[in-house]
Amino acid sequence: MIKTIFFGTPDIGLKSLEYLYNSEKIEVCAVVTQPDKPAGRGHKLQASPIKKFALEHNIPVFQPKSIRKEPEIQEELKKFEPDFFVTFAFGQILSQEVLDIPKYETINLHASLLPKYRGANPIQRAIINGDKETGICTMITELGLDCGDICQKLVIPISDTMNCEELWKEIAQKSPQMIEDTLIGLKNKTLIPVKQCEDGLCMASKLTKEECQIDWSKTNTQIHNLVRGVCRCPSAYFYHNNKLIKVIETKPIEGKLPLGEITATSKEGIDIGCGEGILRVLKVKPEGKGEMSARDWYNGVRG
RNA sequence: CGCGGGUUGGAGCAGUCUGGUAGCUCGUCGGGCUCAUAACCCGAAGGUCGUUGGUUCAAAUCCAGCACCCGCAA
Repeated sequence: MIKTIFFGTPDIGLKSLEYLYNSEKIEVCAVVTQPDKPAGRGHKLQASPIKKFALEHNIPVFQPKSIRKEPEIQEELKKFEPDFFVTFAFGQILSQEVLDIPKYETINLHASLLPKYRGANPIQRAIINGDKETGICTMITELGLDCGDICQKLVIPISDTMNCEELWKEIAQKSPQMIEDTLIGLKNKTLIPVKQCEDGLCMASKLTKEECQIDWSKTNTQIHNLVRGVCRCPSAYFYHNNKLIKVIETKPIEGKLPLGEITATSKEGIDIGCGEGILRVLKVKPEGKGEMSARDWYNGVRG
């Protein structure tokens, strides 16, 4: 059995935790996740998905505000005598003291083809930039941001219609096996990590709300990529009569229409003129409302 | 006790402030026109206005409670 401690917070890592937990070769001794935070409407305190899973399966949970600054928790983790730490979207920066705890290494899973898109939002960035492929990597965690040696790499193609939700799901689903393989490979020394080449190095900066507002002077493809890249989290949007309208699904089509002007010329959706081409909006979510077809929404506003 | 919007025929909305005939854009069904259409014309069906109680001669509309949905912020 390989003794591991899992560091993670959002649900993208949930399948991986579950897989490792059920694996016969891996033992998950403990879980480290972000503290419960007031979230959602009404500011109710909420546990992370990772914490919920751990509680349901009686895995010890630690919730440091900052693991670097809490030697007490570091001491607790040492007591498990872990072979590896596994981090997957944990949300805190580790320190050398923490990295020194496990007998072998700390490994991290990053959702891009490193060294491309180191940093915060690699999945969304790949789609926003119109990439045809992205992937996942396991790597040795070092102090710098996603700069450690690569253990394993898997390429995932991105289709023209794929949105970040679908890609997110696929990544969540393909990660567990890779993490297990990496742990076993490292332990048996059959897997030798390789240094990241510096070619194509780039950072994935955090998504801001401003860049999610649709600028109709861009090309229809650029806007389409933005829409599917940030679909439902946090979603691309525009304003109509001072109301925020989130755009959920679009399709670029040929043609020419006045910039930003809405026309209803198809049953499929509403067409809006862009700097180049037309963007057919299929599905929207207006402020205060649920998701609906663009036609339905337009029927309401022009009525 | 974070701030705010919403619930009205099958869909999306207006009407609520200022109480008094159920409206708009669609969809559906029937008929017509057109080589044709995302078109146009004629007609029809379809609503206990979220729920409970209160005020009133009279409530979708005013007041109070409850349920459910959602946006912002974090």
